[in-house]
Amino acid sequence: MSRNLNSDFRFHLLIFSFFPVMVKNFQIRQNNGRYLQNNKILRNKINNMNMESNKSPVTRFAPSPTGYLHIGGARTALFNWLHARHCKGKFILRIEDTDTRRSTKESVDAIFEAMKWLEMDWDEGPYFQSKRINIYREYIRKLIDENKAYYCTCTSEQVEAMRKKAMATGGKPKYDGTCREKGLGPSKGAVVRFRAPIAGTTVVRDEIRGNISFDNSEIDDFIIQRSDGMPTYNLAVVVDDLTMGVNMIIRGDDHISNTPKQILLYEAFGADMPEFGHVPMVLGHDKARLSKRHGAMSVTAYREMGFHPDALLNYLVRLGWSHGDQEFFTRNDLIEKFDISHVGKSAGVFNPEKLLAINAEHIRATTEDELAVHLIPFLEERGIKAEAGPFLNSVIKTLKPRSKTFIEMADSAVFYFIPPETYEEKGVKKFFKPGAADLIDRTCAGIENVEPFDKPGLEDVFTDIMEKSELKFGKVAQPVRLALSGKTVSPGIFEMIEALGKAETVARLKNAADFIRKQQF
RNA sequence: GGUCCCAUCGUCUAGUGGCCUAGGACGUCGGCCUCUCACGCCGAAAACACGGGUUCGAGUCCCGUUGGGACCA
Repeated sequence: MSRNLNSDFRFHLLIFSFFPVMVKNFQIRQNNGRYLQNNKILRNKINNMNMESNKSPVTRFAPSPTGYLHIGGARTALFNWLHARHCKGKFILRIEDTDTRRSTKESVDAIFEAMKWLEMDWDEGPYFQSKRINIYREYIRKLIDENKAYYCTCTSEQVEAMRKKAMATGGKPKYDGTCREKGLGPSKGAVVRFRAPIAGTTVVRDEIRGNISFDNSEIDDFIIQRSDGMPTYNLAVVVDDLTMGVNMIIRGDDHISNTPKQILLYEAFGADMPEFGHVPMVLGHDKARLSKRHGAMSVTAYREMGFHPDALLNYLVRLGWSHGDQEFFTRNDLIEKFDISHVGKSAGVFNPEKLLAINAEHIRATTEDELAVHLIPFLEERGIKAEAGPFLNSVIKTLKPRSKTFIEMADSAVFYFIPPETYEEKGVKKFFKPGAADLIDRTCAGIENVEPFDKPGLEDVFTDIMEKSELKFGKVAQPVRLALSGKTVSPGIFEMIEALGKAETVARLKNAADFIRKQQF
């Protein structure tokens, strides 16, 4: 997979700032001397200064390839991507495939495909954890050598027993440190545990939530290398992020409780601490965490349902982030305006109806040329080989305000390409009455003589017929609508006739008149 | 069970101590426009979870309660 999916969106440049690094010595005190740690404005200001003055952010999206890229994952990716693009930093893609039993190549491909469709391009990677095992070993080795980690031969049964015992006596269910001071060497079936501090607190500095502190007594000597020699999740992410220079970790808030362990590892490695931003989860309609049973969850399913990728992005970003009252954002708007300090803290319910509304809005705001690109595959599914060009554009123009998805648009477009062979039954009853044939004939004759073939000219034809027949517009228009589209619902008469063109309009009207005459007797 | 997180209309949200009689959007309901359906426009119902503090003043800050969620097993 090539590095950049779409160079259009890579107009960002690296900016080297020349601001002196005064932030570190920036004393913030209230008059009474208390630190203003909870003052959001100042905090953001300082963060912005940090961002501008010493480092451009490096973010990453690190999915596990155990299934399709789902909505929640896409949103996490989006926040990371936007943060990097907004700050002119770097966005890395990493595939966390150390769980070899559950990881599949199909899933990896599905992730790439979804990212590509959403046009979230990455600057580095994709990296695969499965190819980095030696790096993890090296880092684990380092910890052991420095006595910051140790081998442990306790079996999982023994550990389970410890937990039960601790719970029974009201203690914390954690590893009791049996092997902590044994100085064991490597052996078959041994795991490696991190020597966690016994006292003190570990504070997670979170860009979204402020400081979150954990009592170190809650953290046990967690495993960093399994008995099969594979690194655990916490070890692998930390090693990856620090070796890849990731300095801004944006991920779901389900990772908060793992974070203190990771911070301890950063400290043990003597590495620079990244910044964290834990974004709230996406919930289903029942307010439970989003899962398969909530319906279509994979990103590509939304492509198949006829959504515009920008609309999905727009919807997803608004689920948790805001920019005042603005609801509609183009891709460039998002890059320009995204600001992590306006990401909210509370989980949001995924609402398909609102997504639909946003999609309709994006369709209305998109040019015909671009809509054509999206629409063509859906027309093909309906057996229509449409080519981009003036005809398709004029078809799309009539359908734009009345389509919420490309599926709807394609369905409504079919009649433009395939003349009606039958007419909607209830319409026939209502509009194809005796006399309608003559009316259609007259309309047809009028249309044949329209020059130039445009809306004012067509209006004149209808006005003329209305006057001579003393019929209201609707009485003339409805039979014509049915004749041209085969349906009782369609775009406006004039726009439809213009899109169809004179010859096709005339042919369809003649067919309809024949049909009416035949069915009368 | 323990730890942690969260809390404004049904849903997404605005809200950075006074601009709040709480604003916008989706959805719902009513109306206008009108050649059908849409689009568009106008209007309505609809929320600060509860209880204490701090403050001249609290949706906003603090504490507690309740409710929801996540993680660890």
